[in-house]
Amino acid sequence: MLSNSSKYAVKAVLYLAMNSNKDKRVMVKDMAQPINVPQAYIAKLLQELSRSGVISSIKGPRGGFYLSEKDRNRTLMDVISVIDDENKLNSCVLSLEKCNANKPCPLHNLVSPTMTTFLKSLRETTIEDFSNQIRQGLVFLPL
Amino acid sequence: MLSNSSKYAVKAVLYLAMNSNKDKRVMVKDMAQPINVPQAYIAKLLQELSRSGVISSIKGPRGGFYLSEKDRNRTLMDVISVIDDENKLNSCVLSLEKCNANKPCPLHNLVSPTMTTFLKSLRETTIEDFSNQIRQGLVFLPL
DNA sequence: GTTAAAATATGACAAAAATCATATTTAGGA
DNA sequence: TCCTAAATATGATTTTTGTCATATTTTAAC
Repeated sequence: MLSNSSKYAVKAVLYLAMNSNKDKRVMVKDMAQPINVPQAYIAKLLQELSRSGVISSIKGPRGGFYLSEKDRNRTLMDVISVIDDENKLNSCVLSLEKCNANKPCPLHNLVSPTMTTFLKSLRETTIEDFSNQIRQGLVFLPL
Repeated sequence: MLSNSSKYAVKAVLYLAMNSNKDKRVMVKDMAQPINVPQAYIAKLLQELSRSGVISSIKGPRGGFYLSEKDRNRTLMDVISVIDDENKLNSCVLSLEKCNANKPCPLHNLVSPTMTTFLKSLRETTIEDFSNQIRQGLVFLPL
C-alpha cells in the first residue's frame, strides 16, 4: 500500500512531532536509531521532505530538522504524497481501470469502503492531531 | 498491498474460472489479451501456479490451462500466497514489528479492522464462490 | 512414428525501489 | 576569520520486481 520510503517518512515526521520544535532541532544521526531506519536513507528522505516544505530544517552547527507550528497543521498525506504517487493509493485492489462502485470487481467491496475512509483520515487528520492522540495515550509509537 | 504479479495471477484464475473446465482448456495466447497482461509474463505465472497445484494444465496440442473441480474449491489466498509473502499482507501499515491491537500505532485502527476482514475473505471465499457472484451479476470482471 | 502444438524450465534483461557514499554548502562558535 | 558541525545535492550501488526470450519436453492427431 505505502512504499517503504513513505513508511519511513511517516515514522520520521511523527518522531519529529514528538521530539522537536523550533528551538530544539533533531539531527539525522540522533533519530536514525530511534526510528529504526538506516541513517543515510532517512537523511535523504528528510532532505526531500524539507525541500518540499513539509518539514523544516536549519543547516550548520546546532542545526537539524524540526516541525514548525505550520508544519504541524499539515496532514500525513502531505508527507506521503511527496514520495508516493497518490493515484496509486486510490486505485482498485487489482489495479483494474474499469472497476468502480457501479461495476465492482470481485474484491472491490471487500476493500474499498475502508480504503476510502483511511485515505480520508490521511488527508484530514493533521500531524498535530496525531501528536495529541499519542500524548493522550490513545495510540503509541513503537517505531 | 498485492504485488503486480499477484494481481495478474488473480485475474488469470478468475478468467479460468469463468472460461475453462476439464474439457475446455485455455491457451496462454488466448487469455493474455482478455486479461490484459503481457503473454510471456502471464505464461510464467501460470506455470508457477500449475507447478504449485492451484491450477491445472495439459501439455501438447489441444492442451492448455484450466480449473478442475478441486481447484475451484481453493481460495484466492491459495493463489496469492504462491507469489506473495503472506506475512507481508498481515503486517502493520507502517511495518512496525511491535504494533498490535494493545499498542496500536497511530494508523493501526484506521486500517486494521478491514484489512483483517479482507484477508479473512481471501482465505475463506472459494474461487467457486467468486464465480457464482459473477454469474449472479453481483460483481464484474472488467479485467 | 512423425509432426506440430502446447506447456515447462531456465535464465537473460530492464525498470524501479531501496540503500549507501561523498563532495559541497551553510552557519554557529572560538 | 577560521574551524567545525550540520544539512544539501548528487549520484553510485544493490536488491527486488517485472518483463521478455528461447530451448526442451510432452502429447494429440495424422
